[in-house]
Amino acid sequence: MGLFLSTFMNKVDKKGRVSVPATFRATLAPQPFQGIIAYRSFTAACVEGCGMDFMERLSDSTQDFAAFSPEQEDISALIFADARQLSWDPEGRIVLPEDVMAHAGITDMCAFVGKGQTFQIWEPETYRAAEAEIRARAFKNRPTLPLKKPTGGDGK
Amino acid sequence: MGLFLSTFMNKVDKKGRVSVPATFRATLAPQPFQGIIAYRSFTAACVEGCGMDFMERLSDSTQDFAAFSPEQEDISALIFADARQLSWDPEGRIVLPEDVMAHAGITDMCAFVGKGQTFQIWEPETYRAAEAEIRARAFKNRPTLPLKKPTGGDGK
DNA sequence: CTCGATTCCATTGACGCCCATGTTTGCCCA
DNA sequence: TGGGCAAACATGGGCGTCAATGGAATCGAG
Repeated sequence: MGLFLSTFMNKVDKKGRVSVPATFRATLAPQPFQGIIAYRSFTAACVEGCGMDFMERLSDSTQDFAAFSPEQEDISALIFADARQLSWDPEGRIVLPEDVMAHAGITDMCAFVGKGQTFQIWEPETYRAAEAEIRARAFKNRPTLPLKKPTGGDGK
Repeated sequence: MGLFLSTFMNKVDKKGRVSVPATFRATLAPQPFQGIIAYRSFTAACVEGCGMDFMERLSDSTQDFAAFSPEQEDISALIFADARQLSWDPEGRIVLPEDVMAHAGITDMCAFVGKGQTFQIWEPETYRAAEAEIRARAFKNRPTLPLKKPTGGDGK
């Protein structure tokens, strides 16, 4: 499955349009909905982005009572309520809604930050600060990453 | 599965291009993405390199809520955000981004250092120093490697 | 008819592709 | 066993294509 990797800085024009990075579009290409799903993060000053498949997985998970606590149900409900479907134009640009830009403090530039299965959209300077903080903390604690074994069906 | 072994010194031309060692390319050949994933190490002045399969393993592992602590989530998020997909050209060369070269202090030469499942890219002189230090420490401590039994049904 | 939103077209600049060259390695044959 | 030939790899440079961006044109709703 395709992943969202790396960070891209793109310009927001005066119409509110911004190009979705070509590699992000490529990972979303197999999906029926040609665009992104965006909702305001409740933990950070940024916008969460993902594909429709992720929303469906979230929906499926909600059915799983054992795995989802009441708090998690609340959260997923908030996500569904706030999620917008932003389809891109023929050039691969989306239009960021007013309140979304306001929530992230985005004005004329924004950063698309890959998070693996999902991504985030930040105001560049805000992201720089947030990243520096995490990086400093990570450098101090030096956690190790427990990796799963490779999934059997490797190559083609 | 293929491993990254040995160390190779290659030249970086004025366009920032450098040949990925042929044996490394051979190791990655079975994968769909024809290139490497590179991200800046947070513990050393070097660049970490791996294949897309390694990123997918990381992504899979992240889904495992029980196994991942918040610190580990931070780390993996940083890796995803910093990871660059560097596909190689028909001659097997990649282009090293500016900030990546800066982080490792690379100018006109770089060393590809095999690490088994992954590899690293260093500025040659920096690596020489780091290696000498590790070698000295290993000589002093005389660590032993506990080996697993061969996994029975592996080979394709 | 006017305003807003979406699509179309043009520009620029980075990136990927092609070809050429030197050098090393491995192979074949005398 | 030595020489020479050929394939593979590392390297340089030029050119075409695509992505990002800006602005104009077109479509639709109020």
